[in-house]
Amino acid sequence: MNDQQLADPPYLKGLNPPQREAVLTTDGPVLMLAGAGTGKTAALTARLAHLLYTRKAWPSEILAVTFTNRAAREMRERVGRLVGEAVEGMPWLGTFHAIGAKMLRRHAELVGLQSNFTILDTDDQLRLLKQLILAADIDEKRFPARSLAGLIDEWKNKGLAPRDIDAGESERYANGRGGELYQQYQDRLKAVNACDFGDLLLHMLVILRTHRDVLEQYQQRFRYIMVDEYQDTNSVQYLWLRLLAQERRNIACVGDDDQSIYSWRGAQVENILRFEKDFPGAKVIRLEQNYRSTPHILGAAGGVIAHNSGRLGKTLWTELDAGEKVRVLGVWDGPEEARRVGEEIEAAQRSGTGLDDIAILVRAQHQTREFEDRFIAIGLPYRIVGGARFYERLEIRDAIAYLRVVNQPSDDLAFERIVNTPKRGLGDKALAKVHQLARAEGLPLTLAGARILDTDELTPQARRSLGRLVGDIARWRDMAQSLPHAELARQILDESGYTAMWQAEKSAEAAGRLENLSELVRAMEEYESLGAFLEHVSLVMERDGDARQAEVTIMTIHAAKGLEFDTVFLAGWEEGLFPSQRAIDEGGTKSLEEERRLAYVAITRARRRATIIHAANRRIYGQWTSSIPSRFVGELPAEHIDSETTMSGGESLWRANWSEHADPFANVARGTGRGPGWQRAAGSLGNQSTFTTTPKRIVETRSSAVSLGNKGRDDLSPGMRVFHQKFGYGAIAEIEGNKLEIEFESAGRKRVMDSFVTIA
DNA sequence: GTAAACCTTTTTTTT
DNA sequence: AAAGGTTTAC
Repeated sequence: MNDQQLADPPYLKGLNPPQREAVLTTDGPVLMLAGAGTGKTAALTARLAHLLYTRKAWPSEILAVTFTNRAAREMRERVGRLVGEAVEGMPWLGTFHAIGAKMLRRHAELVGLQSNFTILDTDDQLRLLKQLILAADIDEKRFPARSLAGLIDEWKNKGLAPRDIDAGESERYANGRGGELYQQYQDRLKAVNACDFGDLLLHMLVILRTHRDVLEQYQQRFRYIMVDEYQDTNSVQYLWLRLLAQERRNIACVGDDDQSIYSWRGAQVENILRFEKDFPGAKVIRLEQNYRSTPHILGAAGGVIAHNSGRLGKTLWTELDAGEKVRVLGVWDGPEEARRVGEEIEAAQRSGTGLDDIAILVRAQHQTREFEDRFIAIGLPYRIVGGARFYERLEIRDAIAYLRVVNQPSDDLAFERIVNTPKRGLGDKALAKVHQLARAEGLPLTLAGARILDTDELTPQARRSLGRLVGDIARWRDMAQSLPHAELARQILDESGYTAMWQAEKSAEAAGRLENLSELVRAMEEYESLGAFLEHVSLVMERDGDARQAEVTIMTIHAAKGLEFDTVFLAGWEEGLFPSQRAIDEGGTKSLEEERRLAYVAITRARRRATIIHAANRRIYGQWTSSIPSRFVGELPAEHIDSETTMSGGESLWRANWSEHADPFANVARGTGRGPGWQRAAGSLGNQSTFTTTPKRIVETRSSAVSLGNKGRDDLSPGMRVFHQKFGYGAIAEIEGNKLEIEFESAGRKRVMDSFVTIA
């Protein structure tokens, strides 16, 4: 490599001086304080390319940790563009959890696991904890499994193993039995050769701490360490990094204290604040030039975040033109919010904005529903990121449980899940017998199941049934040796009767489930082994979307971190929703400041246009509640915003709604919340003219909350043939207000809300 | 052992 | 409103 090439390698092109410095300062500790949109990923990527390009390290000698799978994927792609093939050989680029899993599989035996251990998801975790709680004779009503799970997770995030739990900590669950339950939980996990998410990090930390040779091996291997989103690392992750970086001290961390939004997961902003103490002589580089957003957007975001205290403080600036002000829009209720956003998206689309450049960001997952309903009605393509994920669906988890049982014989949780799915007449009674034997002999359930066949413990019918299942499992394990795993999965689903179970159910829902199952099998083909596939399922948990048509993205603000869009709608900025009620009630200033950072992250996702929306009425737990605009709305600097309201009475009507007692509709019995607009939409799917010719929005809006009562739609009458998403086709037998009694052709007689059917 | 009816709880955010 | 759990009826 000659000096000429070094002076101006391709990856430095377009980088500003601080970015360049970050790229070229390869040795020694580096802390990059990078505000939103300041080209941090570009710098990080270039730095990686630089290390490879200058041969300072082989691809396998760089540890690059990102916070999400998406960020890892993006970095891999971008580095690939800069250095080509070399990126293929980067085994240590990934999330903490993915890297933890990879390491742990190599050293599993050091913590009493086998290398093919199963990674449990939250659901398995909860089921296991419930069993333990029951066995410990603790009242699950008073001490829910969920809170124990949360506690254990918190401990693991802090790097605390069961033996590290003192009486004080233990006191936090079931009158001091927390530690004991934690220990039992870990013992059970070991027995079924499994670990949970927290273990991927905690087990590895224990190994690094107690096995010098292993630690040294990794200290040697990782010549360079890079960490993205450092402000979101928790204690275990921090301890991990400190151990691994101790020797060579070539660690570069990138973060922004203003974007720390994961303290509920144990993240400690302090990590970023004390970096210079941990690594004396660290070079601190600030990236402050923003390339993403217009001055108005930055000004609005900056105005909000300025209300927080104890910030490191950055001054973002940009060379872009002023652009549009941030719009603040007040609407009557949730449905109107969705309607307005839909209309504006259609308008933006007409003026040339691509749907891929538009996002709707919400505080909580449940808010996505309102938009989903609306967009289905108007036929607007959308994608919900994060929501009910593919791999979390019932049928997918069942199918995976079958695979797990085959892949890992001691996976008791998977066995329990499938033992009576489909129904085999193996209920609690029979399972209890198997459990009893398993516990007595210290066997996994599948083996105990095989053993119990030789006894008279079970009824003849149960014995026959269990015998078949146990035989099937053994046979599938044999087949696994020779058959490609996708084909194996197909056969298992068939032979187990699982596919047949859904085929027998004639609902529209069942058809979708079958479709999902075949998609699962298809997806499996891309993985080299069953094990690799299962690992992917537990860690990545995202549907790798095949590139589809352009779609609007709907997601939570958390999920949007690190992303950017041309046009962004920020929905539901109301007290109690954002900031969340919990943050207001429980967490004090700290929680509110985190919510405010969330607001900051939300606004800074926008490149050119941001619209903040707050609704005066919203249905919470099925109850209509009125609410006031978020305090964050009030914190937006006036010079950067334009306000607008669709309330006919303007300010005064707003005030009326703000005061609890002045709301004239506070106690009105309310129905489904779907106004005439929705009905029209349902009756004329895809007919856009219906919407462009709607009368005054205000009129429509108000009626949606006022005329709610129990008045049904007027386009239905008894005897009509209708279609229902879940129950299929049927004839209306009776109408009572907005409720219908329908004789369905396959599902029988059901009572449904009229808003859920369309005229067939 | 299963299915249907009834009751309760739930909503933060994710690897 | 919807999902989950529990009780009750077959």
